[in-house]
Amino acid sequence: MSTLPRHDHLRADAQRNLDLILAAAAEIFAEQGGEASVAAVAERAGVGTATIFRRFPTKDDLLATIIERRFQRLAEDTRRAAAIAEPGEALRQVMLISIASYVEDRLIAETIGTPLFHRTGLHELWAEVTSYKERALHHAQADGQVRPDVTLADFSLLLAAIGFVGQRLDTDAPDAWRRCLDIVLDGLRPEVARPLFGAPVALRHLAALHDSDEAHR
Amino acid sequence: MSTLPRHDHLRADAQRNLDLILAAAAEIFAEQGGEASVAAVAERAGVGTATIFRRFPTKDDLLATIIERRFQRLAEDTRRAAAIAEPGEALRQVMLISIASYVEDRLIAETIGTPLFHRTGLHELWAEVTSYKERALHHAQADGQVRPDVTLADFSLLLAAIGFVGQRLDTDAPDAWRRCLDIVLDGLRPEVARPLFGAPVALRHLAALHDSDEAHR
Amino acid sequence: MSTLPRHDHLRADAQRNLDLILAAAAEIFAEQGGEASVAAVAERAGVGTATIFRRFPTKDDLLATIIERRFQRLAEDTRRAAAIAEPGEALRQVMLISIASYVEDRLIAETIGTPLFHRTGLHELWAEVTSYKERALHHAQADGQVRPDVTLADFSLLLAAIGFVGQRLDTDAPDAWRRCLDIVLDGLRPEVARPLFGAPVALRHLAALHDSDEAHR
Amino acid sequence: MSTLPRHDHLRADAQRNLDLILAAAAEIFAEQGGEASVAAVAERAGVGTATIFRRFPTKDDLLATIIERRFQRLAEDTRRAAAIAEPGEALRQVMLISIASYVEDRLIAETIGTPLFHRTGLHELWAEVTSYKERALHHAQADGQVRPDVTLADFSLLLAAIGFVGQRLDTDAPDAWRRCLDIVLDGLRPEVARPLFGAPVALRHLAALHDSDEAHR
DNA sequence: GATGAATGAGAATTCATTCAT
DNA sequence: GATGAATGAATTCTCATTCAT
Repeated sequence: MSTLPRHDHLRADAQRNLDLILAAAAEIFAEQGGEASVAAVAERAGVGTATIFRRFPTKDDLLATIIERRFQRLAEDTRRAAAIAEPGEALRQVMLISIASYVEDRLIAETIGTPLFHRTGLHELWAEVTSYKERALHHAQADGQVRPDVTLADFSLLLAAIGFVGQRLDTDAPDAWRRCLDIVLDGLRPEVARPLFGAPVALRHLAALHDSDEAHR
Repeated sequence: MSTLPRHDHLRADAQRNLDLILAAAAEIFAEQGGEASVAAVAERAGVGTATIFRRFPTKDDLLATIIERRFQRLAEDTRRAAAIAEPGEALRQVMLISIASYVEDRLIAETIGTPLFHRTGLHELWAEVTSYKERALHHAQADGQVRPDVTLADFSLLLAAIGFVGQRLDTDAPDAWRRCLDIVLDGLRPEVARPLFGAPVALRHLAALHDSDEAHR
Repeated sequence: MSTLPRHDHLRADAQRNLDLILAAAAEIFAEQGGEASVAAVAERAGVGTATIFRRFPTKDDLLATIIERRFQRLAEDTRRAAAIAEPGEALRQVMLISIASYVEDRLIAETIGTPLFHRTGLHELWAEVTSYKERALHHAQADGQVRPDVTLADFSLLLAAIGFVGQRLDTDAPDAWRRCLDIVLDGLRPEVARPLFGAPVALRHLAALHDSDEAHR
Repeated sequence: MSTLPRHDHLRADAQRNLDLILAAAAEIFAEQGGEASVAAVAERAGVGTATIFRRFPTKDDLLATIIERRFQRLAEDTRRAAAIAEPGEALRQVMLISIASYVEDRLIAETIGTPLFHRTGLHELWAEVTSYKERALHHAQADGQVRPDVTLADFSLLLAAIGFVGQRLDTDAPDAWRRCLDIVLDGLRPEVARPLFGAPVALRHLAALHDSDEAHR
């Protein structure tokens, strides 16, 4: 499942360089998105570009690795949130974590659904994340805190929606999205439910949700 | 107000080519966003790149023209929707039109707030659009159909949010966002209103909403 | 000798256009030099570029024609000055006219000696101009007003030298070159003559004097 | 003061390439002036254009570096010449060096006074050169070898004038300008001085002397 | 005959990727 | 193993020249 290079005995300095690269890449891509240049990553890591390409034959390989690590953290965080006993609180935490992942990291929003996303094992991690969301949603619905006609797809879409605008406003109005979230939360309550448009959307379509902003080379 | 080149009597073939260019550019930029190459536009239009640069001295000029035309249509559509007598219906139509503009055109979401946006007359057209949104929102609030604590900024953010995910899903699940809209509409109803997070956001921050994904030209 | 297109019966409007083109080209090239674009000439003339290329198959042909006409005027002016009876005054006038031709027209200084210069009949006109200079110089020498060791080549070089700096300073210090001229005039007087460096230079080398500033396409 | 990239330990091959680039650029720009293409420099250096852009982010950076090195040499040479004890000989040497700098390098004549000139430290170096010229001129005047009505501006102009024609004739009649210089030197002698035209020119106008032939970058 | 339009070649620059030390 | 260096492909833009109306 992992694309991380695992030369089992990486020399100590090599391992240190790899760590530097991963840290730098995570920062740069989170800040600037996937169009950031490899040179920028190299500079922040304090290594040469060739060192990066030794570990990651392709820029996309580097991107995939970064994303994968991010997803692992996201999966773990989401799992923990979904395990909260009180269904409403679990739901709320899951939502906050999901939205925050978009807000804090441009790469996440850009990558899911791209060729990159499908070429690596990312969608399996994504499926895992989704399963935790599902659990939280269903518990809340079973508990009567969320209207039953809302599907997992609807739920995920709403999170992405709020995450996207949150990301765009992160520097100028960092908390603006929280008011949107509150409105959406009110809209999820069963007391007000009016019938929803059309038929439920298949979850598999949601991969496209995160198509990169540009054609992927 | 228009940046469109208006050599009042453009030769028939030239006018045809200009139309081809505008159509191709609108399509390409709508699909791929503003980073699409001029060459891509030229190819789809069936002309050489130099032909485009004859009409539009700069790529930004082309982008500005495309955007401006799109905004004019948007402003007109929104005006008409906001003029509908029944406040709830007016609001619904305004929302649909606004979201659709994001869904159908990547360039719109990318451009607002960028230097391009400020260099041309775009922000005036945008202010016009915003004023129609405001009218629709306030009428609906005065009529008791929308909770009073929702501001124009909240409202605009929600539209952008739904628009963003709608755009991403446009090819794979074209109507998926409509269910999100319904949920949000329910969240806007006064009878469910729970207090919103923090203080209202100033509208001017929303410019950043649409900041381009790359370093601003 | 002339490269001017001589369709013997040019329609009245065509002749008018040709005149407009010649006038505009003379202005533009005098101001901006030979790198000025054909489009710039067309615009100032109020005609289309194709109209220019109908008369002048090549930009170089246009340049040659402009230069030729300028040289004709220069030849006539120099002839008249050289005909002045008093040798010192004749010399002075010839010098002023020669220098002024450089100062007022960037094209002149740029063109002589280039492939362009040799491809057309320009060097014959130039020879004519030179012959008038020669007459003025020799008269002044015969009259004892100019040292006898100064050759026609030396004399021409000095004029070009002062002309070049005059041109560069034309806008910022329009008369600065006149002080240089006075110093040179003093240097030409016989009473101060000390022996000159090396052997006299062959006149034919002076064509190179005016090599264009850029490689000629 | 230097714009030369000084990665203190440039790898041997890189240093060799950098030297090749600098040498090629100095040659090409000296021969063809600043409009020469980077590709032409790259070809002569035997490297790709991108290699040049790695060291010099901008063509102007390359130009500035080349010019600066040339100016440093010029300043040193002029300083040395101005330090010669015998005032007449010092003056003569200063003049020869100044003129030779124009003759050998088109870039020098083109650059002074342009934005490039002001953006880099060039004008300070130029001011230094000018101060040496001034010293040589004033010594010669104090010693009675040069007429007192000649200003530093006049002097500089004469050098530029001879330098310009010398440059044009460099290949065809390499020493022709020396005879001009001798005539000018005679014109500078006090014994023959007749009053000069108009008022002295301010030195600052002379910047324009060297304005590039094309629209300033 | 005249014109605006179209184009192809070239220029500066950037960047992922490969190579030599 | 690591690195800085080299490069080729792509991008925006310009301009002399040819073409279609």
